Amino acid sequence: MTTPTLTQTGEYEWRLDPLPGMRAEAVVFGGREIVSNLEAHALRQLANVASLPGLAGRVCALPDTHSGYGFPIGCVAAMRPGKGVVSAGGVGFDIACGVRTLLTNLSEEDVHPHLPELAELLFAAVPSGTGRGGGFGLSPSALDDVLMNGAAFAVAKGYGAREDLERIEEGGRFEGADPSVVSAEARKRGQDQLGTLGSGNHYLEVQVMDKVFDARLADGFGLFPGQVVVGVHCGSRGLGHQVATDFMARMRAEAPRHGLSLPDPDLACAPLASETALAYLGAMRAAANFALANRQVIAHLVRTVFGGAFRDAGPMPLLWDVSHNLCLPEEHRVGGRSMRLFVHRKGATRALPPGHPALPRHLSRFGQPVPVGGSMGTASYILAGVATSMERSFGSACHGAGRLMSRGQAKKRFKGRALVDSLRGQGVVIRSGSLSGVAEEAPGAYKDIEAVVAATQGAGLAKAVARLRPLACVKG
DNA sequence: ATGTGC
Repeated sequence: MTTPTLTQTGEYEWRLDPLPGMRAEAVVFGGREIVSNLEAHALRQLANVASLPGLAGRVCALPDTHSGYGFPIGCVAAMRPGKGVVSAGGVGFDIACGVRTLLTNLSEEDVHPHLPELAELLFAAVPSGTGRGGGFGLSPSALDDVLMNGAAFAVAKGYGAREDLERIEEGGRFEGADPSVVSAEARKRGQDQLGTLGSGNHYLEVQVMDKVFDARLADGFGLFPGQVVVGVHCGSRGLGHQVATDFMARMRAEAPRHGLSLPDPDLACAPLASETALAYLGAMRAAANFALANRQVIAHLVRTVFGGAFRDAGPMPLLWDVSHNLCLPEEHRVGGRSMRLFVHRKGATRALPPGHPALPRHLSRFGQPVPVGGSMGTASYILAGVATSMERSFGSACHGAGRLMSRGQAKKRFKGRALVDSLRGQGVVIRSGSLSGVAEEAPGAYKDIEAVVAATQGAGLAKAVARLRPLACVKG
């Protein structure tokens, strides 16, 4: 197989040299260091995405890109409604996996003496681990309510405040969810998982704001130096996983009937005009609402822990909640014309610029906050959307550090116990239910977040606002 | 990512 090659077109922008079958241009954003370490497989997958029918503009790989299922992770692909397709693998297994950041009134000195106990309290309050339920059990009709109403369901049940909803994409509720196309199996898996963290790279992290890059934006977002904040990274658990599994199989089985010959069966997709695409989008939005409700319930549990542990934690408002695995209809300008496109973002975060109509009024002057989760033990970032990202990446930015090696490789290379001890030496408390899980998430298994953010900013996809340093990380 | 997989 030919090794894909890149041609540099800007300081942080590279064009994939055309490979047979490609129908659209593919671009990679990244500095020299990131680009020289990219997996050939991820680039091959990017070329495969660029071979799909009905693409608008170019296909993008963000600086945190790496191999995924079908589509690489850290990928943006926009489809025209007429000829385009939707791909379940283009959204990924963890539908609407995402990050939210909660702001406290506390400073590092307030929490520092209590970090081990705090980590223990958070670990106890939020169920975590593979396959774990223990969230609140939902009756069939309550589950329908979750799937239709997302975070608004949780708020109506007393989990969090109404103000939270305007700090979540789409007001905390994705329109067009269709619970009737979510399989009984998916419902069964999700029934007991609302308010649970999961495993893998999902986490609850107590962080301190240790560096400001843009004082006006930081202030506008309610951030101050030395402030303690909490990051929550999780998704739609077994429910979303089952929706993805169900539709990947269905799309793969139906592909020949739709005249789709795919370079990789994992690219399984359906024409946007088909019944399968309609059903997938309805089920995907239902799973996305489950993810939003999940993060909302977890945020409530976190607030309860902080409220009990610290007198001055404050109401802990939400900075912003983003999903980084979705396919959503959005208006974009392509070739000088405005059109409605279905934008796949897999391991990619929407990053709306100042003045964008989808932003709530209080953020319109600043642009959308873009929480970027680092790997365990390394910094996270808050970025802000900028105008240039609309034409360059369909208004998208990186979602995290991005893996450098597979989970299997990481497990061979690193030992969980040694990592926990060494991070403790650096002042970071890790509380995890699984030491092998910690090894899979070793900081050394991920790219350098500083380089990823520098490339994201350098490429004009978002602007750095603040850096967050981890204090305590709770994982499944 | 995931009731984890050759």
